[in-house]
Amino acid sequence: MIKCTRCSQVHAISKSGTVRGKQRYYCKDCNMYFTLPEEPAAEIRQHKKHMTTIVDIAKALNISKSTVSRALHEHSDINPQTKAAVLEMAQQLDYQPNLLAKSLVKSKSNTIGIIVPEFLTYFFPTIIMGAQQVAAQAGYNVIICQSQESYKTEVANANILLANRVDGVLISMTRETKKFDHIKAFEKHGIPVVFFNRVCDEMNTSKVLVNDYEGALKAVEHLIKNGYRNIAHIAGPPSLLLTRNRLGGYRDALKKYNLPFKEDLVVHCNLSKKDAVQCAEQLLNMKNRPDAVFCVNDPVAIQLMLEAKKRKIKIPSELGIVGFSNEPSGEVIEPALTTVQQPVADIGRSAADILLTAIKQGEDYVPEMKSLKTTLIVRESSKR
Amino acid sequence: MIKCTRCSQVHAISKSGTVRGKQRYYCKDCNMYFTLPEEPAAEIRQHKKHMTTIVDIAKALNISKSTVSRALHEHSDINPQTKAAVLEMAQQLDYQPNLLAKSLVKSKSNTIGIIVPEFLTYFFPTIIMGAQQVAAQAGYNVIICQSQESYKTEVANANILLANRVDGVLISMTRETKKFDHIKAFEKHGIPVVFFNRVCDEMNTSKVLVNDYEGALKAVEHLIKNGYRNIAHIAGPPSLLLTRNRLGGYRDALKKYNLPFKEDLVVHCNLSKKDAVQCAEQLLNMKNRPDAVFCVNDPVAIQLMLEAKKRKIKIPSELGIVGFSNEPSGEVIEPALTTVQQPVADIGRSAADILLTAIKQGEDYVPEMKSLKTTLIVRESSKR
DNA sequence: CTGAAAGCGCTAACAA
DNA sequence: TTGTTAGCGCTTTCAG
Repeated sequence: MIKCTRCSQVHAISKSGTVRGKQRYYCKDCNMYFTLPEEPAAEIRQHKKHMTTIVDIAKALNISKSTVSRALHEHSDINPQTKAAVLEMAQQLDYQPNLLAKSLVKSKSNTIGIIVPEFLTYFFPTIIMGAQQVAAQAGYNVIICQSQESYKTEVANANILLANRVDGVLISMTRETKKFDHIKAFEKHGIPVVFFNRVCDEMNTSKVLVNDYEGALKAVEHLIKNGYRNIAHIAGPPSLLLTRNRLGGYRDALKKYNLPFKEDLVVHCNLSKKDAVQCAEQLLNMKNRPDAVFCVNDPVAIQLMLEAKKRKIKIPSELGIVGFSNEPSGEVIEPALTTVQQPVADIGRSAADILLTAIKQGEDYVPEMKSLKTTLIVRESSKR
Repeated sequence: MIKCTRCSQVHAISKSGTVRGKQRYYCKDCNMYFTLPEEPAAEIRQHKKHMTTIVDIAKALNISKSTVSRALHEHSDINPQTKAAVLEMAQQLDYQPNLLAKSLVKSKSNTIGIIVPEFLTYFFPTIIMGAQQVAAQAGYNVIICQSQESYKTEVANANILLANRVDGVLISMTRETKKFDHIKAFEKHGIPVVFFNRVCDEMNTSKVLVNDYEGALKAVEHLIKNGYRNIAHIAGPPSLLLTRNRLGGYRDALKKYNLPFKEDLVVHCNLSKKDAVQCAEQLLNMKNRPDAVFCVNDPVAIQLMLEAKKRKIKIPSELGIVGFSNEPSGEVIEPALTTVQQPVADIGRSAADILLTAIKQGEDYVPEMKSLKTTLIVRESSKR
């Protein structure tokens, strides 16, 4: 029963060709050609959105959904014929398992969360990449959160991960994190946590870091061997373990060569660019200006170098500089930056490896601490 | 009633000290010491892991779970007293909503997926960061996938996102992607897709890119105005739209100033470091060596510069270089690299904005194309 | 204003 | 080997 779209009558309608594949009609009363409105399409649309479920497959094959479920996995108790039929029908109907449902029933999301302070230097993305590779290989997704170096955001991130029922968490803390309840919450619910890079002393969880102490020791030793004697250190924020370790390496290198440790040659930097410039200025303005600086990381070292260049201080002859972490910029700057290389992607891979083991082993897992080796890369900025 | 773990008798058991904090027993019959198996611990474990649900809250308050659900949201039909009580109890029991369950019932995961070719230059992480900020603000999580420039991986990524029922997808394709069924699959299920940077011509979806043509035009024009006349172009892979657009800008700039377009001054680079070096060599080895090169991006430009330095070619006097994308390294290299800046974070933000609108509007959404402006940053590498 | 009940898509005993 | 059933935690009609 076709109604005219204008007069709603049915008596004066006749077919009149097709337009864009659709039947066209003609109403003699209104003298109007029309095609049917799109309402049916709405259903098609819904249909369009519908993703096939195991029930769809079951119905199509006239079997139960459990059988379908079994066929879709490597379950032994399944007739190979049935299995083949299911697999084919799944293909035909373009079946995509609903991982949300699966996660719900299994209480396992196959997702791990990563919280990093930021995203812009090459450091954290590389770690994430490493972690992601390992995770993907094991069938895990990764949800990434940035705390933006804000404690509050970090707490929010943790809640999001919790609400998403991640199976495990990789985290590098903000420089201002001093309370850890939000992280302990994971443990409380049996969700393993692995710290990397910026770890938490007071928690008994797995940790992955590089041998900051040794790296710093080697770096400063290198400077000493190159004849520098008045060596300063731009350190990181005191709250971070890596700061203390690198500082320790610096101090012990001096001690090893019987050089005095001078308080005023150590300045702490919060790692922001602005603060890095300030620290650089502070050191370069000293009456007894240091003849070399070991920097907590490359971005800081680069700021220092730029600042020194501005003042026409010759590098490396008047000022030796060593950084930490081997960022790409350090390679192209002139003079090229001597730096302590960390196996960045390895940090991510190791952390993810440990986390996956922790997830697998559940309660039986014993936290471990992994310390990765650093390598001194000697370039121009420290040779004299 | 303690049973021996071997003979299951109870009559011959006596306590016998403790081991690792647990009571130890002795069975005279078996002459065996034992501690109780771990079963009770299993319960404790479950208890530990158990996350409180709305049912827990309902039971504690002796109301129905529907009421709890209503109280937890801004539902009008709810007694403020009840609501307060629920909220307090939720707090007390440390309730964390299970987003998996919610997603399942709402058929909405509040998650968007991002597929990027790689993760290492500062470019994609920055975009992701921008997108993530926008998404987070709207309550969306982000699942990130790397295709590693591999078509096969990209397809796998797409399936993962589909299986995770993401509400929308942001994608920048691999340089080898030529079929798009895996992306069309999203559309088929009503999941909006927004391309960015490396977009797909043949799909009618939203796209965010920068004005590559104009950026390239300005770059080459700048070189011409600085007196360079034999200007080459290291282009990207022909499959990418951005390659064609930047090439178009290059060509039209030449035309505008009546300079000849010479085929052999255009070399295509697949964007890998190795290939970049090769392209650089090819150009620098020409008998009629170009006096300037416009490069498809900064990493390529930097490889070219390093290669030129090796040969003691003076930059910018003997060779002008302009890059594209303003990577950090370009700022510190000497001479500093002239480049076309793209509003990278904006790309991510815009793409996410568009995607969220598309998600919100559903069927009514009309795909749009956004082209962001580029800025020429003039530094030392192109001034003569 | 509140409760009961159905159902999102899936897995996993338990029967048959 | 397969089907039946219950339930993961939540939202959402539909009745009170």
